[in-house]
Amino acid sequence: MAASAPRSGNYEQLKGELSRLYPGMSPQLQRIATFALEHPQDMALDTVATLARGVGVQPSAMVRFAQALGYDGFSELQRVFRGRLVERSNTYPGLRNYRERIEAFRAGQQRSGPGGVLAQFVADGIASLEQLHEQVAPGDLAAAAKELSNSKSIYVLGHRRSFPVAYYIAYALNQLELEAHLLDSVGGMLKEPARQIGPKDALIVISFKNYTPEVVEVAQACHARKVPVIAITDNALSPLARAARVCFQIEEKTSKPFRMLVAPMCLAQALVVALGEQISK
Amino acid sequence: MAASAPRSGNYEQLKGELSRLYPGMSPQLQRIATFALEHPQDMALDTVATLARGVGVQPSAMVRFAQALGYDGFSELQRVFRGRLVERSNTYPGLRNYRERIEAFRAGQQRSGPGGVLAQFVADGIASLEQLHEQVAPGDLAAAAKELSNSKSIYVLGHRRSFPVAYYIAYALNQLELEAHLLDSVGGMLKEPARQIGPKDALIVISFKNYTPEVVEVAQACHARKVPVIAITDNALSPLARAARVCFQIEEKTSKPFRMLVAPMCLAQALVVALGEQISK
DNA sequence: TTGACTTTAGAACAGGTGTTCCAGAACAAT
DNA sequence: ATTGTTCTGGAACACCTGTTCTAAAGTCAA
Repeated sequence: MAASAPRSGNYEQLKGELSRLYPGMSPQLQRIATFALEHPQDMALDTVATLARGVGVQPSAMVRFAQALGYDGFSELQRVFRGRLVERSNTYPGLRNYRERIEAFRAGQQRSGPGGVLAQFVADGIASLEQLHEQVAPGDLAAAAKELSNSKSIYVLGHRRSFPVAYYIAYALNQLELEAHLLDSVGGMLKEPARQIGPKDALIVISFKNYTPEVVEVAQACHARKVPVIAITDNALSPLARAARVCFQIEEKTSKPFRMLVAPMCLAQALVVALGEQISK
Repeated sequence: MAASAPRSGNYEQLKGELSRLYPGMSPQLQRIATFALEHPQDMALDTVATLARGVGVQPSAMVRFAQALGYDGFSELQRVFRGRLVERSNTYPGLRNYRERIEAFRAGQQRSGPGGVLAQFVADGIASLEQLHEQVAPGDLAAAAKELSNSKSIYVLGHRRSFPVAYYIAYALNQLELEAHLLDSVGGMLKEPARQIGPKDALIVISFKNYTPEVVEVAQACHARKVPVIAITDNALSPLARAARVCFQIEEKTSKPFRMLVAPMCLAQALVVALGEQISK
């Protein structure tokens, strides 16, 4: 077999090569090819032995298959299938063209100019929002809205960079004519008002690392007192995660040295609206 | 280590267990936990040795980590991460095409459950950011940064829904060790401190319609006194536009009955960073 | 300090990995 | 039929896998 060596780096190319080479392949290799395209996930994760059993061939045949496609061995071929898996897991078809556009845009722009700063923030913000959508389980928003709709008053707590988010939530809830209180610590008073929060109320708490200790303390204290706590934080390992009934985790993959507020703010607005809808029915 | 054996079958459960067990873990295990949540894909595909190198521990530590979570060994834990990967890859969670969602929302306000709320906000947020990028002239950010870098103190003013943006700017400027003052009107005092702002200072003012009268007044007064004013508002007809040296206009195309804060927040962060870069050279 | 205990590093191990190799089967052409 | 070539099965191999085990280091209380 001549089998010119293309060695496609990604799955799409691989499919192309495969369909090109397929007619010239031996029956066995054709069977493997069919299997590979029908079970790309297995190809990504299983071992050669397992796959060979699945196709009904010897492991060596799998290696030959990979080599027929120009790869050194099966492992190298498998890398392509794995690549497909990870790419699919963090890219949505509807948003893909955005990414590409942003990437292209970034590439074209010089990075340091002040015009580039905004472009970068826009790009990061979009990425941030995409990730928000990936990370938040659909039921969480509903669960949070339900908790909140059952509560007498809603308290909102967030300090430092999380304060804008907290403020906005309190503000918007008031616009909905709900009884919402912002726990600012004006005049150094935080814990005193926090102690009035009871099991019939609810607490929305926002904090990212490094988690402001006072905020965490209040959240934990409330949780211990059976107050429903809705948390917005970054991580499952956040101390807030343990102290919350519903916990939104907004991980940040940006390269920036500081946190983007775009995603938390967006979530906050969605939460308020979800609550509004919950109540109006 | 007690470490009751939960042995979560899926990634969500695993995250829960992890956050529960985290506080009781040894420092090394905590590091591994952090790494695992930050690199779930690597956890799914790499070998123990590779991952261990990534975290900076011995392979045995990875195994201990898995066992601490109740699994027999690392392989069993890895299966959970792999499960997540394949699940994500073949169920595109909602949001097939976000444009469709926007259209649907605009046209027939077909509400599609609380999960849909978030998807819509994400979609609107992305649209919002894209528009931000189109609307802001490249030079404006530079111009604003330059004005600000020449000023003695920076005052920031924004009320109601614009307050989060104002607060954030003041907060971030303080982090840059600049002299920034937030003009909140705690205790009903707004105009008094505002009167101290002089031509060598600068004012950043944020307001969308309907423009809070007090805010507009302060901005106009400052402008009349030759204070450099940087405005963030919604369109060219805004009263702030006339009272500003640099004016960012963030029009909103959304059909939502209220304003999205995603774009202004993003602009605010970009502005701060642009200023930071301006100063450091 | 001492002593009990936990945490960590690293070597050792058994089993499984991907790969190679070669003899024989299948096939096509003469 | 026979030859030349391709294809397939299966054993053999070197290596790397995940795991276990032990001893050293670290931690904390008294």
